[in-house]
Amino acid sequence: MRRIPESTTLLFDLWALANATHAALDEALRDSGLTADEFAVYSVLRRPDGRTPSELAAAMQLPATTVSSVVRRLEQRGHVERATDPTDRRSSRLTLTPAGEAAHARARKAFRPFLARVEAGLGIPVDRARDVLDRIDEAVRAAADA
Amino acid sequence: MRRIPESTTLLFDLWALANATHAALDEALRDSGLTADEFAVYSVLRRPDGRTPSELAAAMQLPATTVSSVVRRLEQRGHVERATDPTDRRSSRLTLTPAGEAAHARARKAFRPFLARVEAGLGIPVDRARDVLDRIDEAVRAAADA
DNA sequence: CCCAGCTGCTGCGATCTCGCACTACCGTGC
DNA sequence: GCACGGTAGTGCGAGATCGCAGCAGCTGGG
Repeated sequence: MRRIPESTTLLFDLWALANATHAALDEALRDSGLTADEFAVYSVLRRPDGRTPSELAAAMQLPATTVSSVVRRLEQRGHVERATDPTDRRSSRLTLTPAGEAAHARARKAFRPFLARVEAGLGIPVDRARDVLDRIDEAVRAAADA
Repeated sequence: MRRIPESTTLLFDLWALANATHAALDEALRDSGLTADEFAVYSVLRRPDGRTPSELAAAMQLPATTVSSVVRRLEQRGHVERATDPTDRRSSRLTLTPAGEAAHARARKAFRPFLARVEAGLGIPVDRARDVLDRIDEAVRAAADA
């Protein structure tokens, strides 16, 4: 059984695919000590100046509450640091600690060959795939706003 | 902010898109009394002869344990019924009750206009989008097996 | 400059997820 | 026809999710 045969609509195809991808990512990262979710967080926070919790939530497309608890976990782990945002005292800027950087580097190393295999197996240019995801994203967003 | 600007890879684009889609689906179904996950389950079980728990798990791309607890929930709700599988006594066949059918019909009604808006907003044929999702699915599966 | 309403964030808690370990059953090899 | 490795399903429990409500701190209208 290759394809998801039961699905009625594009959207649930997408949803099932995401579940499968999530599991595959977790598996690929297994030895690195990070889950797929965490890897995503680290990737976002790695950028210059870090991010605020709400920026992080927007990037991950997850509720702020969820992100908040994830961040707490990563702080306890010593991988994320929190500096008060000079321009808004309600908020704060999150950045990776050196330990967090190291963990992300390790995970990237485990992740790279997996990603390469996926891209090689695609059979179409990555950008084309990304473009389609983009369009779906846009369409979903527009439909949700209506 | 339309696009997910932080993402490093196709796979995490996909992952974030799935989160957004999930939230949008839940929102679209809000008044129907079903969540997106549940709607997917009902859609699968609606087919003739129902499905076994493991077939359901395969369709949803979720661990069997998770599916098991979801099914228990839906049974308690009186929407799903369990008949012992005549050919394998370890297993069982799950089907929708009339109440479950009714709930699904209600949800479909709430869902249809949303789906229509998404498909209209796509800007490309649905089949083309589905095809790309297919290819990603295949590539991820192949990469995970390696 | 102040207050009304808004936004960023988090504590709490009900609910859900899913790995582990286990049972019941199947199928193959002998 | 029996042992035995494999598969279907689930109970349990640690941990994760995320809606609600609440608290700072921001911001704009008067």
